[in-house]
Amino acid sequence: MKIPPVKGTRDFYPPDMARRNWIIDGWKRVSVRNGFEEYDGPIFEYLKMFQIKSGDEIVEQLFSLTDRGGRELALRPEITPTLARMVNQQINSLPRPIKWFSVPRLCRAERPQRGRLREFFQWNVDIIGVDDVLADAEVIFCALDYLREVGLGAADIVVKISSREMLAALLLTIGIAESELEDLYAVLDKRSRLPGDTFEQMLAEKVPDENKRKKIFELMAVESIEQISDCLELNETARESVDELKHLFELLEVMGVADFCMFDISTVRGLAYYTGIVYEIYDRGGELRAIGGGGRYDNLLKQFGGPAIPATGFGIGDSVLAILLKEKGLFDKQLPSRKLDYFVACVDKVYRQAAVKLTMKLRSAGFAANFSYKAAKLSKQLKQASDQNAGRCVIIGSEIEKDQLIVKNMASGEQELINFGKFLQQCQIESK
RNA sequence: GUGAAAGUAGCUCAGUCGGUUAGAGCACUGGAUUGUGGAUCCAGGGGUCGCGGGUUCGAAUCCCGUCUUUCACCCCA
Repeated sequence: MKIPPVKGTRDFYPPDMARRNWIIDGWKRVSVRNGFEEYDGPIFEYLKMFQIKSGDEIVEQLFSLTDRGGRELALRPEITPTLARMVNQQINSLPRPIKWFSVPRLCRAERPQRGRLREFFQWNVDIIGVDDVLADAEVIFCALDYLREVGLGAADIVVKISSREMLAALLLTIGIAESELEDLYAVLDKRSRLPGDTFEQMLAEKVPDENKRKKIFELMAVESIEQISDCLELNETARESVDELKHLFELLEVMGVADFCMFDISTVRGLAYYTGIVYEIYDRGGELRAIGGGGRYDNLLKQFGGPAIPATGFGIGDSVLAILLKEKGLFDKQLPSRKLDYFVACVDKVYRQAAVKLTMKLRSAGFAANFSYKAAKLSKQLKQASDQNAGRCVIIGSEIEKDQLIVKNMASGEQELINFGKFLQQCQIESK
């Protein structure tokens, strides 16, 4: 009986695994050089933990289970709550600022589509304990540092940046009630994805007052931060958050990533917990869903029972990123292909034990080495050596009686007859 | 969760007004080459045509259901 893989999951055959590792290793390397430390938590948590922040409708979108002790658990759909929990637990002993990253495996019970799976990896980078917008700039830089390193330029991707705090202040100025903000965000967030008249219709349902609606339209048509003050009179909160955004763009300029970034007032993010700067990373072609996104969430730790500590961070998933890298032709050519240092072949079965013995010696010295399981023809064994991407092939034949063997460079095809003891000596030296 | 399209070998696909034993290329295995790989040529293995049911003398082909994938919604933590 054949059992298929579960809907929305992926099998990672060795070539897929090489790609996955290449992506994840890059995430980790860039995190570390940007001064972040790695953490991780359990793959399941109390269901309750995910409800605190997002409400009951979220329960339908996560995989939940009841354990034998009757505990209501859920497979983690994100790691930010775990981060908040972990930080709160040791909040008094952690030196600040806290700069942490993680590459969790996450599960969401969504309907799978291109770039959206039920199980995936997500790179999360967060700074906790810094309210300066410099921290927001730094995490955005970190994301771009990676994307730029794998070959995605400002012509390929864009970071659309806005501020929720600013948008809230502006909408309140227009006369929208505070209680209506969340609903309205959801509509505004869709603006760029919907045809104009559909958007107008949806907006009309939320904002029946025509004057207010007109103001919102004007506001959403704004293309630069400067234009905002032409459109509306700014109160103090609005002015502060406008200044903060301007400052953010100055910092991104200083960091050398300004050409990747643009102001986009309709970027809101779906999550309720964002409090200030928010951003999403897209492919410039606009073909794919968001590669990642993030923002400031200054109230979250408090909601999880800790003190009020500011925080900011982003997440980038592996599936959309992989699609984009593949489309841009940036994927396979960057994968490391060489796998084996040595393949040990023998020309006759009488030398097989010698081949096995030498292979083990090479392995113990730290080399990746294989031998043939069959006393096949030498041509077959050399083919195996090529198939396994061996750098060199050691050939054991009748020369071994004179304490000699052949070492063949698989790339150049050159080979030399070498004294066995000398070869071993060379390997010991190389392995240091 | 709603609506739509697709599913034939490991991969990319051909084959359908219903008609013998379902094909190709690539990949894989073996041989040509008894001590030298990547090329070439030859041969071989591999399919209950996604799965289940129905119509029919006869189904990969038509009908229904189901699963999976993809697209549009929903959602996007």
